[in-house]
Amino acid sequence: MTTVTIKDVAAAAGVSVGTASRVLSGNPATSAASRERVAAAVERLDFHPNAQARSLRSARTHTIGLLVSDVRNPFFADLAHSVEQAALAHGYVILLGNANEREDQQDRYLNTLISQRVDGIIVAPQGDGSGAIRSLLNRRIPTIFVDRTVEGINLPSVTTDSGHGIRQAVEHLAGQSHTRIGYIAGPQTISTGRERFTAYTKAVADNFLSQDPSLVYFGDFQAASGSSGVDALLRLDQPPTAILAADSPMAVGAVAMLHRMDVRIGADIALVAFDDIEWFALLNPALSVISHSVENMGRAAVELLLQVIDGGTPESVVLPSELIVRASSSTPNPAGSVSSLRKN
Amino acid sequence: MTTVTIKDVAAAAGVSVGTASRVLSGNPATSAASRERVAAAVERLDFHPNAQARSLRSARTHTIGLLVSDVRNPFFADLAHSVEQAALAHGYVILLGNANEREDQQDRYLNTLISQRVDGIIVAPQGDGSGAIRSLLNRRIPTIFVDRTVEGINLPSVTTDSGHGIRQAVEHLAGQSHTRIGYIAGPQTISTGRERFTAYTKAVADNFLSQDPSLVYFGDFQAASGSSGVDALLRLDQPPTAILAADSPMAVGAVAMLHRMDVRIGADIALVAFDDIEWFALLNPALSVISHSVENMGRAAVELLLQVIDGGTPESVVLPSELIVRASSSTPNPAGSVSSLRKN
DNA sequence: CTGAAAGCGCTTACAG
DNA sequence: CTGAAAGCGCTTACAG
Repeated sequence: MTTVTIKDVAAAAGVSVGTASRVLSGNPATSAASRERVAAAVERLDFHPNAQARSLRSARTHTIGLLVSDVRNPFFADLAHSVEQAALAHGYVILLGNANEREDQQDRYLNTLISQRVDGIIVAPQGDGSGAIRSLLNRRIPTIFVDRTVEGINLPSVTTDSGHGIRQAVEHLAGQSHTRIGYIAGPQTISTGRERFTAYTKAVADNFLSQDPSLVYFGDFQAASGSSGVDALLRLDQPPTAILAADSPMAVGAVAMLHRMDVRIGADIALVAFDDIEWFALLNPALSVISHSVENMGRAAVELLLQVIDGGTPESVVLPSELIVRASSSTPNPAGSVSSLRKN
Repeated sequence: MTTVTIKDVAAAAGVSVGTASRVLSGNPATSAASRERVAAAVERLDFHPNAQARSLRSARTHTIGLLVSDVRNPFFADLAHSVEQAALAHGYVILLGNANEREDQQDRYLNTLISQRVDGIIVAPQGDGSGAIRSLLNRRIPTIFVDRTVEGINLPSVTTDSGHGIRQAVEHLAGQSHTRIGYIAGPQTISTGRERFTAYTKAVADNFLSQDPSLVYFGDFQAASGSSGVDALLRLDQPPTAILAADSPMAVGAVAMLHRMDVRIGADIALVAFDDIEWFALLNPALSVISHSVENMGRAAVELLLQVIDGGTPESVVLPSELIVRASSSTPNPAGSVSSLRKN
């Protein structure tokens, strides 16, 4: 690697290192002549300032750490994209880490991000806050939670009011005369898992639907558990006539398993997914979803974090969720469909 | 932000900064006593070494830049994931940049990555190599291309032999008595766009199928152009009976438009997509695809880059592609289906 | 407006 | 095995 430093630039421009530095950082205390000569030297030498050295002095890296739970989950891929775009607009670069829904990988990345001296961190957290998240708090590193929160840790956050969408979904299904709504829940160690499950439980009770506990299958927010969930629910003596999946990967797993079992979505069983993934609308029948704006979530997260970095103490943001009804749940529950479901 | 430095650790441990540093970096020239006391101090003070300062001295950041073309394209999300996992296994962290299929954003990120002094860069390139990619070469920064290459720039690369899969797809469709195969091409400014188009052209000729140039629609690898492509192809006086899309986002757009036009995939028209995205198998009918292993691509990319970083000059890797036939293309072309396609 | 110099937090020969 | 010191590439008061 050939290395061009500010010293080379200064020499080529015939000015001191200090002057070169001032020109580079846009300090007004520079003459037009110096500005010109330094600019020319930068151009000619193809100089790229060393960000490490720069931030070592100025304590700002213009770098934001983003820790998502699972990059391959389209929701988080979209979130990464929107956070990145918002950050870019403010002159920040994103360092992306992927926890893979595992606390140990989260801790590893968090420690790396601390060592990289990012100016702040946006995290969709795993676990109970006993690990590296403690270090973030101890060091008072500007941090905000996105999508999820950790109980007992008081940081600004951008989350979705998922309860509203879940309630709408249950009411919608009740309106189609479904009385046994299966629920593929997220892990109860994660705030969104808990919140959505609580909303389901309450909505089912409020609508006088079956509260049979075997209608709930606890998954882990990943695709495979959506498949197992469908399998378990459809083996019940009284299987549900509708299923609600608490996130999109589990919905994908559910769809795959229903196909494998030859159960027709929208006819034999109704299906609703949390998270609005582009191609859910392209399935045949199209999938009803509980939608929330990942665009707004990313933008709000960056804005909140920048406020914290600037020493502010912003209020948390809660974004709405909304049911979008499509064909997968718009056929009323046909009488007798329950017993006609084949079990293999 | 509270800051703990190696000086604090040294003081707390009662050793010099040099000794503390040696313990931290695993230098064997340390006594068991020092190791213990330093470790205890690190623990007690929750010390995280400043990666900036460290790399300023040692010229290694243990950081790899990854520039993908479009994070929201599941192919690149999967690639990011596999590169990340492979890098993690070698003690490297990934700095992810997203070009959004735009050369100016690519240049911006590339300059940032250079300034961050990443140890190497893995890039799925945009453009003709006139921009920031030049700086990479000038500075001899270890760089490899992944998925795509740039003509005239001789860097190690990991690519897919997409020709093989395309040929298989065309032969497969020819075997179903399709004679007019529409092709939604990628941009001819991108190597994969060119390679796949060339393979289509040759396969069509070799199989004595229609070489009508209006059967080719030039898209931009993004979803919207897949929709326009379907629209344009189906408006032809003699529309194709099968369509091949050169990447997955365009295939998504194609599926969406076919739904909108009420053209039944697998019955009215056959459809095959390049890239094997998990949920393509979940569509109804399931989508035939040309599959290539993003897992292997990511791993090979990291391995190649590490060799370059270590001063080696590795051979480029070309991975295979393979047709996977599913329901979207397995009904033979029904006689007369051409004219029965409605045009709106 | 400019130059000389200190210092950010580390690592690493150099002596001992 | 250890300490003192130089230096990585910048920025930023401090004089002038």
